[in-house]
Amino acid sequence: MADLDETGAVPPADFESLKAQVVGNHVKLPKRLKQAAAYALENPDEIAFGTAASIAQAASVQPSTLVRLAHQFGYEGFSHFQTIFKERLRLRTPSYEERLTQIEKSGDAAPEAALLHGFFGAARSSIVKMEEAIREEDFKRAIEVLGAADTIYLIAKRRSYSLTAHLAYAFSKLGIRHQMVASTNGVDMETVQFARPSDAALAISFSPYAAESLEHARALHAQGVPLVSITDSAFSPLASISTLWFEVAEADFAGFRSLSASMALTMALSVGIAEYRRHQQNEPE
Amino acid sequence: MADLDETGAVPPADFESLKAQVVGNHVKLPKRLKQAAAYALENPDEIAFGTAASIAQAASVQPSTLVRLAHQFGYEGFSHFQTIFKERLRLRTPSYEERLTQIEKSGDAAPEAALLHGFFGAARSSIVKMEEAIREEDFKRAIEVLGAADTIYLIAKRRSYSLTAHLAYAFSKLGIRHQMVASTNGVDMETVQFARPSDAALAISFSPYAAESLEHARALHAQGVPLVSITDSAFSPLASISTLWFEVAEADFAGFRSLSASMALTMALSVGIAEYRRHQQNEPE
DNA sequence: GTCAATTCGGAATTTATATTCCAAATTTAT
DNA sequence: ATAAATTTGGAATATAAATTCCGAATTGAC
Repeated sequence: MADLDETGAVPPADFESLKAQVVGNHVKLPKRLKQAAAYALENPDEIAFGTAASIAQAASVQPSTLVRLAHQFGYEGFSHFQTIFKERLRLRTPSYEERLTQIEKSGDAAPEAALLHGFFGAARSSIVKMEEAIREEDFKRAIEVLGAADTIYLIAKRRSYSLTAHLAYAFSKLGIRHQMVASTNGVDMETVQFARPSDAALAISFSPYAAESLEHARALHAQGVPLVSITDSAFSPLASISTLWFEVAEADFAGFRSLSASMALTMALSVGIAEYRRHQQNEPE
Repeated sequence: MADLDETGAVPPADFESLKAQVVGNHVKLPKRLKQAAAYALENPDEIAFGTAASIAQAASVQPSTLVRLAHQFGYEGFSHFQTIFKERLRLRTPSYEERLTQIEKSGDAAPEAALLHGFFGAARSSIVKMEEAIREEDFKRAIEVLGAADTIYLIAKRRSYSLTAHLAYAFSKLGIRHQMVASTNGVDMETVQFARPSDAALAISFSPYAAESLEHARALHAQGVPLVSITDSAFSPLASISTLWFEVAEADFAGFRSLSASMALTMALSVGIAEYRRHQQNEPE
């Protein structure tokens, strides 16, 4: 009995509060437990990646001591304790699958809430991940390529269409000449024919890549039109024909991809292009 | 025999070389293996932290496929493959927050970078704020109102149009009957006339509220059609005529509003409605 | 110094996870 | 169109890891 639920209280939900509890409150711990706790706070990465056995050895304690330590703080076991350390590294909040199953387990009190937080979580993590992954040089070059264009052709179908719609709105506001390749009357291919190398194109396409988008992008490529793409993987057929491409790893939830990160990127691009042109006008080389 | 040591060569020792090998050499992989590889490159964190089973589910493949993928690259098994992804996270010590402040400090060196991080920051804060502000009951009620509707009318112009476009896409995918009120030929008012109290409407409008959106919303309200709105303040003319409304405080950057939070909300709503209907069918009261 | 309470180590057990294998399905070659 | 080769899904198995349990050691109280 002595080992279980020492505190009764809820366990710290993140690394920082765990650390605070150890450092601050001077929770009285016996020798080995203190030793293990000290090791954990000093080597959080080890806890995140190691196994109970490997960590135990590194900290010179027994695996069972680690389990006891976890219990001491109110966690269900070592594995539960360990997730706190994993979440710390994974910049996103608890993975959606885990969170979802947790909610499902904890008695479907509010399935709506799960949806809500699922989608917000996915959006948040997409944005954080993308901000980390994007290379500033790429962004700068994209602005140069698109900024120098006479007319910017916008290619997107289906899921990505709304992004293009938003881009078109921003472009209009910013006075950037553009042409959507998304008509409902099937004249897109003809529209594309008008493009010249002095123009540029921006294509957006995600995983089940819409066949038409590809066709249009290929046609433009064949005509020597510079192409900037936003897509979701190096396997995308867009990648190989693009002058430059951005990889957007949108998290999905319930099978629906967030578009939040792509939205932020397209907005940044459009304002970037406007800025670029403003500068070119003021200081024409 | 076929499964083992496909390449014979030594496996990539770190994430970058693995990625290079996949992207560059065009290693020809069969469908499922390619699918798994794409998932791995897009969600490296998941690989690092997940289990074969959880990753397999997220990537829509079998656990055995992951083992095969690992073999394909010359690794001993999935676990070996996984360590590459773990190492990648281990090496990348600086936390997200730290990195951001670094960027801010070394600021104004690249004005493009400022744009980029500005928009991403705005998106991020919008999402966090909204997730905090939203009331779960409201969300639930919105789903009930819209879920019970015969046809859902979607009203949005200008800035918000792209959101509606995305909603329309999602609704189509989910088999939810809807009608966009956004035609380019000026028959919107007539479209709205067809709405009945057994339908419902979803209106989205932000600060310089588009006059047409308001007209349409008022007409629907007058006809007794329940109205759910997404808008940006209690002073919005939409608020007073809505059955229910959400306040979305989108942060703006350089005068352009992020739509990330609204995007997340609309996606959550659409899937919520689909779920609601699925339940109603199974358990008709 | 003795006894009771607590803590600890380590083996035994349970649980989770990776891996293998085979039949079915798909693709490719003829 | 048919056969051979490859790929795949999923159950069965093997492996590894976490957890429990109990006797031994340590600590603290009197």
